[in-house]
Parts: sequence; C-alpha cells; structure tokens
Amino acid sequence: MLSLKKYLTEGLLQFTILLSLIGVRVDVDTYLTSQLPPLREIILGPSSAYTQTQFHNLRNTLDGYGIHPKSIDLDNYFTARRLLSQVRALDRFQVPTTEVNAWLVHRDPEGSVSGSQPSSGLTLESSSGLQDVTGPDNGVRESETEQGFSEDLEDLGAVAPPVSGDLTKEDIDLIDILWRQDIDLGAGREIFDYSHRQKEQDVDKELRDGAEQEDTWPGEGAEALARNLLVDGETGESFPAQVPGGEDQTALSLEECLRLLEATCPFGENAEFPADISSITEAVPSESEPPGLQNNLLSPLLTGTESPFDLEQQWQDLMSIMEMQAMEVNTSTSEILYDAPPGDPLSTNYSLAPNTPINQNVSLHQASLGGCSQDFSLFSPEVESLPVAGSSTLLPLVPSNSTSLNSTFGSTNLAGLFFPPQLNGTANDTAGPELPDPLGGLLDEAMLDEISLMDLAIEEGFNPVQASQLEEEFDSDSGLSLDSSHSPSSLSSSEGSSSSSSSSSSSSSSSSSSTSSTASSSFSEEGAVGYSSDSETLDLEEAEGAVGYQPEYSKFCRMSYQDPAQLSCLPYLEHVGHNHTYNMAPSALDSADLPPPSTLKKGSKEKQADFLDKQMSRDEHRARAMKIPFTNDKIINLPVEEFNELLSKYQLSEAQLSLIRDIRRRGKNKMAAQNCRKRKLDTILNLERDVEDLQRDKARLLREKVEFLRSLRQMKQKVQSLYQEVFGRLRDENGRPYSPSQYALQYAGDGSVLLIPRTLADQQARRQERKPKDRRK
DNA sequence: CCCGCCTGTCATTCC
DNA sequence: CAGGAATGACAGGCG
Repeated sequence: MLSLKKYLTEGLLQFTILLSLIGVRVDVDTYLTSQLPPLREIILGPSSAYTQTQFHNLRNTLDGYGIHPKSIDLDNYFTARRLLSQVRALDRFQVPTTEVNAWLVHRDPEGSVSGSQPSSGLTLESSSGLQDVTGPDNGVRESETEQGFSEDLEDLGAVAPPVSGDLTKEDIDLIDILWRQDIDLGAGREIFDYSHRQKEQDVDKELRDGAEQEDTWPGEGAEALARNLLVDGETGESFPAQVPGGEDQTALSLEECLRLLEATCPFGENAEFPADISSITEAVPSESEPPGLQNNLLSPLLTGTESPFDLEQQWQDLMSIMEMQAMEVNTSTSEILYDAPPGDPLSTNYSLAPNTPINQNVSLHQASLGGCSQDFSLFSPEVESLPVAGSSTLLPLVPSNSTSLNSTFGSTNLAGLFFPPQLNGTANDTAGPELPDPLGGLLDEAMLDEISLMDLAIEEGFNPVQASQLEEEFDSDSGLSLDSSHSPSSLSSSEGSSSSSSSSSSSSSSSSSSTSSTASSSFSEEGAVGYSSDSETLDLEEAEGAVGYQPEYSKFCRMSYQDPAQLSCLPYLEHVGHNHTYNMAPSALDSADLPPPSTLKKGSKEKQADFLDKQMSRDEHRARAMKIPFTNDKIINLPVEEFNELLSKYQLSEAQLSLIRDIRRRGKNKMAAQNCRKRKLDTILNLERDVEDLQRDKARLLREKVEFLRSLRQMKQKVQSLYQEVFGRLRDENGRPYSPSQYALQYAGDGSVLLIPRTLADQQARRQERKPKDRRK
C-alpha cells in the first residue's frame, strides 16, 4: 500500500510540474496554507463537509500518499499514472533537472555585506556567475527530491510572486461564499427531517461521494508547483556566458589604468622582475606573513566588508550546515569542485590587447603589498621617499590569520584561488612579504567585499587542495545547523532564506504534523470530530486526508457511514466482505431501521435484507433486537441536547437506554479511533516528508556552496590575471618592467590605477585596515 | 494454518 | 461532573 501511495505522491508532484510547465501556476501552497476550503473543493473535489467521504478514501487520494488498495477509483489512478510517467519522461529528457541558484546574497537590500553594494561590472559578473544553473542533476533530486525546488527559487526571489491570475484570493473567497450558500441551500435543514429525507439524502450523498472520488486524486504536490519556472536553459553553466559584460568593463578600466600609468608613472627605477614564475612563486609571502601581496591586493575588497569575525562565523555556520550534506553529495561535490573549469572563461575574457603580451613573470603573489587605500595619493611625498617594501617591514602590518579582512582574504586565499593548489601551497610557504603589490582598487569594492566574504569559505576548506579533506569533514560533522544558517550576512542570508524557505516548507509539513498533535484543541473548539476540512491548521494533505468526520456533517447530514442501505447503490463495494466501512457509503447501516425508499430495488427485497443484515454492525443488530426506535446514526451523531431530547420522546426501557448509550459511546469511539489512526498515519508520513525535505535542503545547500566557491575561485583568478596583466605591462622610463616585489598597483576611488612602492602600499593597508572596521560597524 | 492488516471495541486518560 | 476526544491494547475478520 505504501508503494502505491508513493506512486500517487510522485504522480501528483509530476502533475503539478506539468501544470507549471504549461503555464498554469498552481499556487496551492498559498491557498491551502491559508486554509481556504473552497479551493480545496475546487482542486480536490467536494469535501467531506458535503459528502461524508470516508477519510480513508480521502487519505488514499487526496492525501497523495498513494491509493488505497480498496479504492474504487483505480481507473483514474492508472490513467494518471500513465500520463504522469510521460510527464516524468519529459522532465528527464527535455528538462534536465536544473536548478537556478540565485544568490540573492548579492542583492540583499538590508545592507548585508555585498547586497547593498553598488554593482559594478565585476559585481554583476560575480552575481551572475553565482546564478549559474547547475547542469544535469546528479540525481540528488531524483524522484521526489524535486520537492522544494520552487520553494528554493521563490525564496531566492527568482520566482514571480504567486499572484498569477488563475485564482485570486477574491475568487477563492467568492467561491467560498457560493459554496457555503450551496451548503445552506442544498444540504441544509431538511436533513433533520430524517423520516422523510434520509434515504434520498443518502443516495444523493452517495452520488456526490462517487463524484468526489473521481475528482480528488490530485491532492498533493503543492510543493512541487512551478518547479520548472526558473529553469534557465540559456544560462546553463553560465558562468562564462554571463561574465563577459563585467569583463568588458573591467578590461576597459584596465586599459585606462594602463594608459594612465604609462603617462604618469613616476616609479621607474628598481624595477626588477623574477626570472620566471617559479621564482616569483617562491617569493610569494607565506600565510604567516600577512602583509604579503595577497593582502594588499585584496585589501580594497575588504574595505567595505563586514568584520571578518562575522563573516567567518557565518561561513562556519554555513559549513556546519553543509557538512552533513557531503555524504549525500560527495560525488557531485567533488565533481563540481574539481571539474570546474579553473577560470578558463575568465582568462579568455581577460585576454590582453594583442600587442601586449602578458608578462608571465608577474604574478599576483608578487603583487602583494600593503593595503591599498583608495584615496592613496600616488604622488604623495611619502610615496617617493618610501624605500622598497621589504618583507620584514610588511609583515607586522597584517598578522597572519588575523581577523582583518585583508588578512583573511588576501593572505590565505588569494594564492589558493589564483594558483593551482600545489603552486598555491608552495607560494604560501615560501612567499615573502616583499612580494608585489596588490591590485588595490582594480576591482569594485563591492565585488571585492564579496570575494573577501567568499574567501572565508574557501579558507574554510574549499581550497581545491583541501576539497577532499572538506568532504571528509562533511562526513564527520554533519549539519545540524540549519538554524545557524540564518545569519545576517548576505551570503548567509541567502542561505538562510533558502533554508528558511525549506524550513518553511518543512515547517508547513511539520506544522501539519504538529497539527496532528495539536489537533485536539482545534477540534475541541469546533466541538467536533477531528480533522475537519476547515481546520485552519491542516495543510493540504492533512486537510484532505483528515476530513473524515466533519462535525457539521455529522450533525446535519446524518450521513452515517454505517448505513447499509447505501450498499445497494454501491455494487463495487459488495466484494468488500471485510467491514471496512471507510469505503462504505455514508450512513450505510442505520437505514436498515428505516423503511427503504420505494425507489430502491424492491424486487430483491429478501436478498437485500439478507445483505443488509450481513452489513449491519453488531450494534445495529442489537438495536434492532431491542427495537430501538431510531437509527444508530442518530444515536451516535446527534448533539447531546438533541440526543437527550430524542430519548425523552420515547418510553424506553433501561436496557434500551443502556444499549443506546453504549451504541453512542462505541460509535463515537469508533470514529475517534479512525481519526486517531488516520492522524497517526499522517504524522508518520509527514515526518517522512520532513526528513526528505531536510535531506533535500541539505543537498541543495551543499550544491550552492560548491557553486559559490567555484565562482569565488574564478573571480579570484580573474583578479589575479588582471593584476598580472596590468602590472606586467608597466614600464619605467627605461622601458623596463617594474619589480613586483617593489611596486604594487593600487586602485584609486576615481577609477585610476596607481603604481606605488610596496612599503607605501603597506602603510596604506594598515590604515585601511581599521577604517573598514569602524565604518562597517 | 499462519501472518499481517484492518477495523471495532474497551479501558483509560485528558480536556 | 458529564460528554467526548484521544489513544493504547486487544480481538476478530479477512486475504
């Protein structure tokens, strides 16, 4: 049975996907969570308020858990299955499960690290890069795992608001009103007139019930809605594709810088270049020597960022969240980590002018130098008087592993990003602080902020060299901290939002499960029998599945699922020898006490009587034997007052009264037991779903993280290459290149690039070190 | 015949 | 306190 249920669940999801594919936005979540019965009615068919559909049937269909083996609506089910399998095939072959990772991080309006920053070309680039669409799925979201995709997207703001015009709230309300009117008019008071109406009502209900069963199958799947809306086939692994715009801008600015430098560069003397890149690498300052080029290079990035502590904390939170994911996504992770084209697109995009070959000897490692203040004046006397930056002089400026943004960003990871792991390691180990100056302001501050932020992540273990290590960490320490993902930083905020979305989704399901536990209160408030479809706390599945015994129905409709008379109208139920009354028509049994309507088959009265006898419950028989003058349905479902009133109307013996009370007690208890079991099942299923959701979230977060880190690495490579290009093209008055160990480029706020001695840049970095902190806090 | 599942019922607790 | 909901436990029927 469970497998069948699962099938239907998937089918519903797929159906929803199909709807979204054809442009029908079915924002079921919105409406269902807002507990609007009418919509449920529309989507799922008449509710139990109308026809006392046995909730077991509902559970099988509306719940989306699957189809009940006893369900009579197999036709629909299999048809749906076939169609849905086709849809699924479409999904697999034509719409490879793709996912848009929209990093709102960078657009966070709340002044988070990068979101508030004005977007420069590079910034745009970075954000677009982060938005790249993961290619073919790694199977992480197979089958039901697609769930939550739309949520993710919506959380990321990538999905249009659920205002799409299929059914507006007003529409729903209107429908609701009409629906209620219908109830009032059609199923109203006359129902009380049992003696005259009950049979007809029963038949009517039966018909409606049947109709309902046909209509109700598409219950679940709200979460899967609009899942494909954001799949952007064009962006694909679009990092390169989206990069160009920013690249162009950057390139332009670089050329401008070059021109400016060539025209004005006052520093010509002492220009020395390492013979080859290896030598340069050796000269790269180690991580323990923060003042190194990386720091300087990236310092501008850091000026606008939040305190490193915050960032690190945020990243650690994120990491902790994702670590658990590693197990699941290990393979994909490693793929992403290592397959990522190490800045290929970037390098191409950053190609220099044809006539200006890149000086291979100039590496960013060498370019490290003191922090670059944007307002630093190239021509300040200080600069000219400054001695060539020495490693020793620079070292004290930025302590390794210091919390300063400069150090965190530059020292640790620049090299790691810009160079292959191996090279990186050597560079860090051997590089001296005297190495070159930073790009300073070549990058937009906002972007740099982002980079610095991301750098932390890399530091956390996403250096390619450490990737495997990281994965191990994932395995060992899992996440636990979905909550921690709600950190203030832009990055974390995006994570937080997504996780919150997922948590919201899961929380919705959780709430549904909690609903079960809390159902008693709501139910008691209604004075009814659990799982009313109107229960506000019920979610879609729950509401549908739980509909069981709605008070109104019980009180007004008098439809007892025990009425055997209905069985004659339900030939398909005759084979159900087991007294599984959930599938029986409403008010099945008690009608035996009433004169059968003339419209019913009179020819086979005897047969029918036998049949009914068989179908009658023990209490029915007892009541009959005791000549109880009213139906068990009445006995059970009448409100206490009416029930007492009814009893008072008849002269009943003690035995009769006792039996009646027993019948009432048992009847109520039976319904309670059914509700209880249903609730139990729902709880289990909801928990199951929650687990799946959480697993999905975990996998998604890990994927996002990997993507993010890849983007970061690419951007850092870009920065590196740009710096190299610019610096390598610089020549002093003698036509000799400048020594990266003695000079560094600095990006001024006005967009100009300055070539300054390392020592000076160092001092600048020192000054800048504090500024940002103060500013940001 | 056994087993598992479903259902009804009882006893009990809680609201 | 009564009425009733909730729930665990048990029994019987059925496939």
